[in-house]
Parts: sequence; C-alpha cells; structure tokens
Amino acid sequence: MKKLTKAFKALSDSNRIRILKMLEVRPLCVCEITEVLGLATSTVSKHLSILRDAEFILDKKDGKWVNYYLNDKEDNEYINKLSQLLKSFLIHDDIIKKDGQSLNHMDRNQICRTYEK
Amino acid sequence: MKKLTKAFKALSDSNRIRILKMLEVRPLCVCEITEVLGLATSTVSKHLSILRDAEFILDKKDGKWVNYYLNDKEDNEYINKLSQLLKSFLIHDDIIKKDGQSLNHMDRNQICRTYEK
DNA sequence: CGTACATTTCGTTAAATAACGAAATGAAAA
DNA sequence: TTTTCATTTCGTTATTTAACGAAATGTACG
Repeated sequence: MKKLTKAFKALSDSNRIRILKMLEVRPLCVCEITEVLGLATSTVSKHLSILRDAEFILDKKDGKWVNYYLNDKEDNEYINKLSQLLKSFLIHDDIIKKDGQSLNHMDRNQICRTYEK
Repeated sequence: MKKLTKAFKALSDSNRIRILKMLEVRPLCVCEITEVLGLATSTVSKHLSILRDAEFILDKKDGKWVNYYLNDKEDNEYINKLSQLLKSFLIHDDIIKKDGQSLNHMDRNQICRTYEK
C-alpha cells in the first residue's frame, strides 16, 4: 500500500508530471529539466529524487552529468502500469507539447552554465 | 493537467485508497466508512469530498443517509482509466481484504449511532 | 594540484494537508 | 413542531511539502 500511495504522490505534482513527459522524449540531465521548468536546480533535483524513490525513473552518471531516464524494468507492477497509462495522457496538452519542443532545440552544453543564471 | 494532478493527489492517501476499494464492494454511507477506518466522521467526510471533487465518486441522498458510490460515468478519461487500474491493484493486500470482510458483517443501523461513540 | 561546474544536500520559509472536536445543517421520526 | 441523528462545515493544530539560496560533493579538465 505504501509503495502505491508513494507512486501516486509522486504523480500528484504538475512539475513532476512535466518531467516524466519530458523523459518520454529522451533521457535528460538535471540542468536541461531546470531550463525547461524554470525552477531552481535544487528544486528540480529534489523532484527527481522523489520520482526516483517511487521508481518511476533511474539515473546514470556520465562524467559530470547525471542522466535521468524512465524506468522500464519489469519488476514494479504499479510503476509499469502507471507509466504506460501516463504515456497515453496529456498528448494534446499545450504545456507538455511546448516542453517537448523546447527539448528539441536544446543543447546541453549551451544551457548548463551556472554563471549564466 | 490540473484535473490529472488532482486525481493523483486524491489517490495519494492510504485512507482514500481504502475508501475507493471499499466502494468497489458496494455503496456506503459515511458512518460505515468511518467505522472501518477508525477516523473521526468529519475527517472521513473531508476525504469523501476530495474523492468527489476529483470525480472518483458520486453521492446520492437517501433520507438521512448519504450513499457514496464509484463514478462509472464515461465522461472523464483519467478517472475511468485510473479507477479501472486501481481495481487490479491491492487485490491481495491484507488491510484491503480485512476492510472488505468488515463490510460484510456490517449493519448500518447498528453502527451509525452517534451516542455510542 | 587546483579550478570549473553539474548535481546534491542543508537550512529556511510559506503554503498545503490530515486530523480532531465543536458547531451548523437538514431530513426523518416522534 | 420538536427531537434525533447522519453529515458537513468551521476553526485549530501538527505535519508535510515545494520552493529558494548557500554550502557541500564529486568529477573532469587545465
């Protein structure tokens, strides 16, 4: 029961939904997500830890970057089903569409420079 | 987006999950739910209003009782899909099973007497 | 080695939430 | 119409949460 309510709680914030929908497009580092959402880096990092704790996402270190991506392992029924369902939701949502477009024009090496913020 | 996060927020509390699973068994009045959950009546009433606001449930007055039941109308895609999914979850959960058993032995007219509490 | 920099952790603050009891509401029964 | 009683609303309190900036961490590059 706790695992399930944790999953729903993770999905109950619009910024976290946006993150998951962005990760449907491709794996992303923290600063790319930060750029799209317009939040502080520390806030985005916290959101990602909540999504990871609920097992919606996984991360992989790659040099100085940390890439986050959707968890498509088969070992958590709730997460599998909910992720799949979420993929069918918000297809025509303006914010979600715009977020996806932003990602297409985005170069991580241009964006992720602390001193420009 | 707001409707969706509201739905997930409604599902992010274990007492509200228990209520929805109980309503899968049969429609219930506030005091039956109160009895099973062991919460104050006002707290249960608030949980029900959250579930109703998210459109997971509907209510119908019947004399002095208010019966709550699952919303099986077809007009809210998110709710339909999530309710359906929830029906497949927690089938073997001990608390959920026990809640269902409690309901079977329950007579609303025995339970719902303010002065006995 | 030392600097740069992506990310996480920490401490704080404002807002949201779950819980309760008491009071208000409204329908049914006496 | 007065009382009963299921339910809702209100006011309060304790906890959780989302947000921020500052400081800490750890890797890569000069």
